[in-house]
Amino acid sequence: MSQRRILVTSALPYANGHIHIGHLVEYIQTDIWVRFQRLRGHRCVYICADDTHGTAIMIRARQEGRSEEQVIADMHAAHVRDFAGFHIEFDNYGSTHSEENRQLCAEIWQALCRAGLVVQREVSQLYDPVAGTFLADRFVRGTCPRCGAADQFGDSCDRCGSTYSPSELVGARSTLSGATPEVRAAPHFFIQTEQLHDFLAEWTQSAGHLHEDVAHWVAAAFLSQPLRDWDVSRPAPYFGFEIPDAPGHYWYVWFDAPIGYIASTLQWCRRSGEPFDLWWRHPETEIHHFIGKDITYFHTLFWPVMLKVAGFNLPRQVHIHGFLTVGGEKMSKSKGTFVLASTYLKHLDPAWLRYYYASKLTPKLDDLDLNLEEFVAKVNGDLVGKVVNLASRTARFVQGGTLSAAYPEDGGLFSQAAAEGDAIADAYEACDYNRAMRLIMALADRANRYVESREPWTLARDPSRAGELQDVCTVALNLFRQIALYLAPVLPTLQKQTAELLAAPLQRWEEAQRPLLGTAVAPFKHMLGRADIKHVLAMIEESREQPAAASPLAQGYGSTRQAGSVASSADSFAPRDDSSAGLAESAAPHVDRAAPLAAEPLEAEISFEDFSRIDLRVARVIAAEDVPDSKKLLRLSLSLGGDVHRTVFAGIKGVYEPASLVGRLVIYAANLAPRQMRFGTSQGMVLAAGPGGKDIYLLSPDPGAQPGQRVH
RNA sequence: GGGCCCGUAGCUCAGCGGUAGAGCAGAGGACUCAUAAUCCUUUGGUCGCAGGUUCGAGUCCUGCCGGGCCUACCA
Repeated sequence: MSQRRILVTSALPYANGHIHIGHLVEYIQTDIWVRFQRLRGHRCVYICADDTHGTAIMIRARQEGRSEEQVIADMHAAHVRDFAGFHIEFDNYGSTHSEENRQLCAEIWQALCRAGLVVQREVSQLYDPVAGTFLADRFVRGTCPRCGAADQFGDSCDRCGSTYSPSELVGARSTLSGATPEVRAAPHFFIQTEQLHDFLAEWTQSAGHLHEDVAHWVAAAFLSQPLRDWDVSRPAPYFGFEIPDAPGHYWYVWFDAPIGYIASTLQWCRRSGEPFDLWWRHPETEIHHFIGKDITYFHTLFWPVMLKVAGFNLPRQVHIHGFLTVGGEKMSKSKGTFVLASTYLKHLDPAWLRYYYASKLTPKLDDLDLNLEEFVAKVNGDLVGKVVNLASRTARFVQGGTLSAAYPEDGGLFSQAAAEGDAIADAYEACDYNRAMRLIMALADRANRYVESREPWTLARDPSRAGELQDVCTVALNLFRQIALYLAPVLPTLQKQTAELLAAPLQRWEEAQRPLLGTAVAPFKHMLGRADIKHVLAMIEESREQPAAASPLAQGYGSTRQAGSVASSADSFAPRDDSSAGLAESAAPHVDRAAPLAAEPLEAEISFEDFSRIDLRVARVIAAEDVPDSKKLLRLSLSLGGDVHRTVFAGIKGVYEPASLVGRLVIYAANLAPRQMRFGTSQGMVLAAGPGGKDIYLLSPDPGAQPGQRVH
């Protein structure tokens, strides 16, 4: 096969946060692919950078009282350190806040202007007069204009799901300064991607550029209609690059971020004397982007337009992966599953995560689940039990000696495994690492079976059969070496260890085709430790974030206080509230878990007057029925005594049988504003405890309470 | 409201028109070289539900149910 020239990128991590195990799916996936390509003898360069611009960084710098440059420099160092810890090796790890990027942005901008794709229009946006900045939707909070839910973001309500513009929010305020935002108009620059509609239709649908699911989605979601103009500028103040000839206007962070791929390449070229045009303006160079599914449309619509217009190489392929879940759920800070890369490294071996992710990754967009028990089982069962064990159980018999000079009869095992090389390579090439790992583990199974059948431990007891023993170990170690080579993209450390053990380099895929003979066998050294669930759980514990410091109570949560955090002293764990303290002492046998409180920390203090505004009543359920079109709702009729009835919708379907509710007493929030729902109007709500889902527990008064009585 | 993806053994998944598969877990046995590793045997599924196309359907088509994601006067 002729040597390919390949440039690979991973998405640029944002400089506003640390690398976590969710990020690592992508960087490990990419790093494996890059290592695989090099092993195959191709020229392959891995480029990445920090994404540093935008409002969030600006705000953070203000809050921390330092410059944006200081913020991003610190984060850059942290990112580089975390990646290195997981054996992720870039040829260049740059920053979008670089001179190279500024120049390239200007160059591409100019090309877009020349092509007549840039237009200017007024955009009205909320403006914070105190902070002196325009506000992105997420920096505005207020009361939902539809359902009246308090403290909602500027773009949509997470209570009733309605969407609206930030200016519709009732009592809107800026989360930056608390000021009331005002509407201000400012000119913005837009790119008319519609002009390249035909090009995009062709490029996104031509075979190989995108996974077919993605191509499908892009076609249906975007290309079936005229493309909207893309807003690519922001008015000052903004942390980014000012647009040439447009003072006071900055490129939007998503404009300069992908250009960072090119800028970082340019840095690498300048440092290593590579001709830049060979990498970004050459028909034979393959550009491969690895991204998460959340940023698909930036990379499949806007980005190709920018490259096309400015005359750069288009991506050969955009590889898209799904999100990480842990235990089947989104990563959660309160559950401790939001694990930072640095925290992982304190407790566990990076090779384990590389292998686990590899074993789960496919070319599809499915989310990938990290199941902690499976993680331990896979690492121990596959890597330690099957692979490393192969060397561990045979190398000792020949250490200090050499492998046999001629390759012994092995029943065709070596040539079979050599022949598998192509299938394994195809799987790596297609990013079907799951399949690759499966094929490799099957080889390990076969090799262990061989060892089992030849019983080297029996041969070792009989000095007259030393030659036979050497032969058996020669076969086993050669099979092991093939496996280590096939696993090398995933486990670079094992690759090095194997080269040392057998005193022969292990750097090219073809080395799996010829057995190694006559070389010295070094004393066997431990290659990979076993994973222990205790250490995994310790990592989870350390990752479990204390709830925001809402109260002394919340701060005292459990024993999971993070080192270095401003933890309260241990004595604050005891409730200070008089009444509950008394109860707690008399009920000493109860040991209640800390998790529920941690999951929903205490709210800010309110006055008695605030509390008394909520009119809670005892009510009797007089009818309950299923709402057929709804997933969660039951329709309840409540009696407040006499002939006062109310209808409420309660999200307890599947938790309570409607029939079982009729007749019972509940606690009812009576003066809550009515809420219009798809199935009718809900007049208030019934009170229940629990986080939701199936964990819902209706409140009841003690016997004797009468419907209509107020709860004080 | 619309769109996309997914729903195969307890778990993670492969198979995508021709007699239901793998790994792990479970059960029984063997071995003792090895990081309580390995090997053999074995239990286990009306392939979400209902129709249709076909000589034949996890595999193609339609509808429905369930899960996830995306997007909302629009695909």
